[in-house]
Amino acid sequence: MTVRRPTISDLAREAGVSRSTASRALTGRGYVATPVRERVVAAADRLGYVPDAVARSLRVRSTRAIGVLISDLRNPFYADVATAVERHLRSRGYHIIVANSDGLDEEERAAATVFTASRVAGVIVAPVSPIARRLIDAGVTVVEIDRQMVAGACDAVLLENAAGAEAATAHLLELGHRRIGLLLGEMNWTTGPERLAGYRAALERFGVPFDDRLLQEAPHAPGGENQTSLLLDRCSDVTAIFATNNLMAEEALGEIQRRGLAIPRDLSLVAFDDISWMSILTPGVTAVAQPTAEIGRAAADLLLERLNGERTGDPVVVRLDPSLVVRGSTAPPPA
Amino acid sequence: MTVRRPTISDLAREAGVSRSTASRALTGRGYVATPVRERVVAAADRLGYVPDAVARSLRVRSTRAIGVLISDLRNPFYADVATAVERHLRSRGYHIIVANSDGLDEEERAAATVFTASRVAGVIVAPVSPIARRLIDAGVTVVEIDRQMVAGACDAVLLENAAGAEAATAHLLELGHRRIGLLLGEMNWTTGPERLAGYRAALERFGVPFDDRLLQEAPHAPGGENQTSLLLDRCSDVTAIFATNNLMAEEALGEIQRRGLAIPRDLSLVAFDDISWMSILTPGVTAVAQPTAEIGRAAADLLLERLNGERTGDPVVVRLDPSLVVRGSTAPPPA
DNA sequence: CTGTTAGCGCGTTCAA
DNA sequence: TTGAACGCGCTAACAG
Repeated sequence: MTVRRPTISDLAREAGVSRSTASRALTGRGYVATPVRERVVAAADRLGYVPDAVARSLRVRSTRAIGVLISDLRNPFYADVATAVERHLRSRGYHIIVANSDGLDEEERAAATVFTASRVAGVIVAPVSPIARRLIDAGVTVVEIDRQMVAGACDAVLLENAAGAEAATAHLLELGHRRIGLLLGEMNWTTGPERLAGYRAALERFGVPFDDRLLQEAPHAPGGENQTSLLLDRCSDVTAIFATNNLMAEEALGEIQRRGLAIPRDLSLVAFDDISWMSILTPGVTAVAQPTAEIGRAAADLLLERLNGERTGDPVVVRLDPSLVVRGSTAPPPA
Repeated sequence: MTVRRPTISDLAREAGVSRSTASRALTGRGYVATPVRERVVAAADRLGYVPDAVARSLRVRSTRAIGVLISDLRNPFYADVATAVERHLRSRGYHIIVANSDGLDEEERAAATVFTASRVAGVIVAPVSPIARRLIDAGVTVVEIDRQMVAGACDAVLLENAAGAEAATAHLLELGHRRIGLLLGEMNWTTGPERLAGYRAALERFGVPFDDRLLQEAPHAPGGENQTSLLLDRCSDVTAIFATNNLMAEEALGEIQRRGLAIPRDLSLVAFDDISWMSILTPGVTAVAQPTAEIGRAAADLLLERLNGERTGDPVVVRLDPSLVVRGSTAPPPA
């Protein structure tokens, strides 16, 4: 059951050298005669010796672990980003400790404590609170993704939310829509306003007045009513809906079906996040696609640059461009 | 930048006690006078002291980390399971190191090395190779989920695959289908045969002969052709398709649309895995729902029981029941 | 009940 | 080029 794993002492004995020589041979730091090195390496895989990362970390005072704190791992958008982060970090010799905050402040704090206790080298977080501040104060390098809660305090990878929302809205306006309902999500504390700004910018560009009755924000009371339903009840003249994330798009579709409305005949729909099911539906859902793999990669790169000291100084914000994928869910409004 | 984190020596000095007393006060092991304990605790959060998990692990010779090795984290089924695992383990004081194998043996081996080096307390794996064997040999406690590649060597949490497939097939047979195409996936090395067995069992129960031309297995050549297409080309009399995982269901839907076929009028469809989009589609997709949260919880429980020594001896296999969710994608075959 | 001592496994001085 | 000695931060024996 409890196997005693070989230590570097065992290895040294097996190779007939001292522990420090064995260490140098494997880490590649310091002088070691070539034949000696080969002898040590041979002994290592004969024994199946794997250096104890715990002891090594204690000695070196740093780990190869990166904390990844996600607000909703079940959401395909974040699952994609997290997967990209893992892949990229792994290729650079790091592993990730994943925590799901479920959008809760207290879970973020708990995760942050685990991260600092584990002495992670850095953290990548899709935050719902200014948790990065705590981490930074504890000496941890942080990169925020998707949302920015401590602007100016750490690097961040964000989407050009306004541009994406403007493109989506303009697309609807070009088709002739003038009454476009906007579904704003719950956790969109920074993305929400930006996407709203893009929506307004498009309206302005087309000379269409902004009507805040078309704006459906998340109900503050939890256990929430269906937002799409609230919107449609309030504004019966809506001809298109812009859902600012994939969860709201899902909800909107459900409500539209329940009401027996047809897309795009009765109502057009545009979504943020190009999730796989959006291309499966008939008609497909027109969507603002986020470059999830690039987001993950960029976040990992930003973090590693800091850790390696390749970049110091002021925080950097990388803004990635979304792209509008037009499908069948958008068409001219009913006459 | 580099903040020197307070150590237990700092804490001891601040509280005016020895290091070991401070340790006992925080860990709660061994005697400590109540007023002393309070003094230490007060000093701890005055200093923002967080015990160094690395040093602690080295001393205690065990960590609170669990390795979670998933074959495809982007697949909603696994994302759901992983999230459940994380939630459950976190509540018990563990954190998870996540690795995505992408279905590749070599990635599994790499992850296993990272896990053993990190001295994880245990591993939960959705395997594509007998990687559990290596881990067990290295003294790591392992639980296999979804698939079993080293049966008898470690605990496992599996689905009643045959029962699920039989229910789905029987549902189609009851509707009158007699020519039911079966799409078998790639990585279904253990789930595939079981699901096939369920399919055959249902046929037998209804007195319908088995025709292996209706069986479409994953093409061995990678870069593969569309399996649904191959099936439909080969058997033009197919009236229903049973896709044995959500990815194949997605592929099937795409092909069905490309061919201009209507569901369920021309073709019925049943899927394994009840992913969120299946209830969004019109018609909704009839699906065999897996209890993802229970799978994750059960795996975590099995692992923790072993780690805590609450259970020893022969490996246990937990078999969870799927449920058939009937939606609009299944109907009697065309006359 | 508390403090002193020892050592987990490793990498890194510093002499030889 | 190698080995001996030290200590990373912590907890478990053991005395007191």
